[in-house]
Amino acid sequence: MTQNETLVYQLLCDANRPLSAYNILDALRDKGIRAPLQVYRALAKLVERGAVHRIESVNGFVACQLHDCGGSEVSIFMLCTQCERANEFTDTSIDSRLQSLGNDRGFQAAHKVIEITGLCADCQTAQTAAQKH
Amino acid sequence: MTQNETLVYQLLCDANRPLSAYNILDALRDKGIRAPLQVYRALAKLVERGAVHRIESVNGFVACQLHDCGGSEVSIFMLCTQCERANEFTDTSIDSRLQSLGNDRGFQAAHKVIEITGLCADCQTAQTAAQKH
DNA sequence: AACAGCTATGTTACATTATAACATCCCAAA
DNA sequence: TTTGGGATGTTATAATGTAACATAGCTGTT
Repeated sequence: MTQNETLVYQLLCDANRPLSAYNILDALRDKGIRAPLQVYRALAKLVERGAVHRIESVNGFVACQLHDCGGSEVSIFMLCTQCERANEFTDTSIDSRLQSLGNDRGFQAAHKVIEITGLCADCQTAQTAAQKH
Repeated sequence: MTQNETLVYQLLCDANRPLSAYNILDALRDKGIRAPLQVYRALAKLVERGAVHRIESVNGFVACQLHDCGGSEVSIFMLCTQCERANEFTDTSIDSRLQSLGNDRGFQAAHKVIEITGLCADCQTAQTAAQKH
């Protein structure tokens, strides 16, 4: 990993939630990162290698929480709008069903995005607790 | 439907592929649409009502191809990177599997995104045909 | 060592996507 | 008729993402 990639990857690992490219830029200014492209280039490499995932729903990036997704499974993200945490899963049943949906139509899939937005369990209880007051 | 919503919706129906807000803006300048907000506001209403879907992977918007998605199913989009067409499907099996993934973790889902990017059947054959020359 | 080629880097400028803030208009209900 | 809410319009600006070009550094070959 190059210098810039390491900086970006470490930051994402520590964050445990998706960060935007400009979040990253701001956080790393004093480490020598000065321009958006430095961030975007590092992210491109990290994403290509499966160490980082792009979260389309929030235009953000998050460190892979699994086995550094060399695996060919599709990642499923649950994104809490409250605490902003992103949890990553895989599911073979969804995987294979998507696969056959594509096959049926002769569609050659290159990339799959599955993102679920909502409230995580913690934030739901926090919210209902708050409502009692 | 208001004037602006009608303009935007008609355009999207004719386009049969996702358009960006600025594509729409440009296409409707001579119909009295002059500013991004006019487009974004119309889109917000159309999306809210299920007549239009936002495609996260391409930052675009496409007219619903089903029953004007009042239904609670999740839409699955197959997006061809070549011809840019977006095809919309639903699948009860994926639906219910996603549902239970959420339930298992107490996650309260508000919105679900499933987008598959790749090459549609037509564009694959076009491509392999071109390679022979 | 000198060279060639490749990758990483840095920098400026710019393109694209999205929203804030504020003023106005229009129509339906009291 | 007035008044309150939604739709509209306008300007400015924020947030996200790339193009184009110059430089530096490393590696293998001669």
